[in-house]
Amino acid sequence: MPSGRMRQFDAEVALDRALEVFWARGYQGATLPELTKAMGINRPSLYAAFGNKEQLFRKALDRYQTGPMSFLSEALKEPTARGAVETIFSGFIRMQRERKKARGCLIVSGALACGEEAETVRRELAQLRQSTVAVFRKRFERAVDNGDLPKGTDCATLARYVATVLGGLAVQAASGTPEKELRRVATLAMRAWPS
Amino acid sequence: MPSGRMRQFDAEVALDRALEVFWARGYQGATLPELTKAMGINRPSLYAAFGNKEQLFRKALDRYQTGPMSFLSEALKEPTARGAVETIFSGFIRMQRERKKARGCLIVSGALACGEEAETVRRELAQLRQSTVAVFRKRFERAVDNGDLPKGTDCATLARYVATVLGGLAVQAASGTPEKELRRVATLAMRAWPS
DNA sequence: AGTTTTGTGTACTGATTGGTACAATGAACT
DNA sequence: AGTTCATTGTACCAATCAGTACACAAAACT
Repeated sequence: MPSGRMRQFDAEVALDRALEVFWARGYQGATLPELTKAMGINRPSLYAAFGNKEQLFRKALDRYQTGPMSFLSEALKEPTARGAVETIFSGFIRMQRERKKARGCLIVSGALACGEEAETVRRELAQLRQSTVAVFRKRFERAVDNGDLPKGTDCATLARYVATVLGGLAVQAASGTPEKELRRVATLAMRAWPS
Repeated sequence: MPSGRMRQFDAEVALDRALEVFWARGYQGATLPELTKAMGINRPSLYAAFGNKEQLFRKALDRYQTGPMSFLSEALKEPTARGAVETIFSGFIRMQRERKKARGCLIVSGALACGEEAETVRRELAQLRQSTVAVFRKRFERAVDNGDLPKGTDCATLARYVATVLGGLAVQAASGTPEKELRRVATLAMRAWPS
């Protein structure tokens, strides 16, 4: 349909490469030379296809959520709240396995503390983390209604706790903690689960 | 004793200001103009007194550990391991109260993901986080010897779990989660404690 | 074949980065 | 008073940052 020269690269593959760079370097730490080199394209192609650095980051973030992090929304469909959380923890830990450099979580380490230039990205990621807590809470409230969780369960705090452990696992993974230890921590963390 | 013009500023006060900037911005996100403005000095004074940006960060990190984070080594002196961990959690949460912009933990958000230039700092902080886990583990092993913790307690995993919750609390605090919710999470996290 | 339209590659822009040269300042010493 | 010497402020440095102008290349149209 469109006339003119066609794109010489696969935009989705290039986006995956960009995601890998942002994941390892964070938003601010990822430079355009490193991005374009990893993506196998040059700068004008990047700007033509993705807008600018911030828009590229947002697209990589979307791809992160629908790709590597897709286990999360899947896990929430588990029949029990406890099973959902166990699947979330194990899914996150399993996600670390195949990665070599980009360990941790993009939503946590993408822009936790950064310069003024990246403030909007930082706020966006913080809000995303908060909205994840809200998603957990709703799932747990549904579980209370179903009798899956005890009546009187503090769903807000439980959701916040799960998000806290998840964030802590992200920090641990970024610190080089081996997968086996992460699994043990996740198991121990489940001991706080309401009975 | 030394002749020549004396320093026109208090180096400790200036270091506290620098710490505040690194805390809020991270190592890479803190720029020299922002640092010098906050410290109330100009660039050559900074370099004369502290070396360079990386050395300034290390000195700020030392001050962070002996200042705002001093509650940690104090808490480890608590008679029981459980009391120590409870004091660590509440101490960390209380530390967030007085801060407005620099929320979270410098050791977590100082350089979680960053550019090549900050790689040495990132590795240093990662190692510091790991050594904190080792400190916890030793404290718990001592508690097992004392009969304070049950025999057969997996001290390594328990230590890793405490560090994970602490890191998660740092992420939550950096995301703007209010103090009251952090306290509830810490209380819930203690339900995983071995009985 | 020739025109149009889009992507590509090189080379550039202004702004900002961390780091310094150098002259002026001022306190302690003889 | 005059000498000494570390600190101070201004102005600068090379390198790097994100972003772009422009000529060239190639695919779809008449």
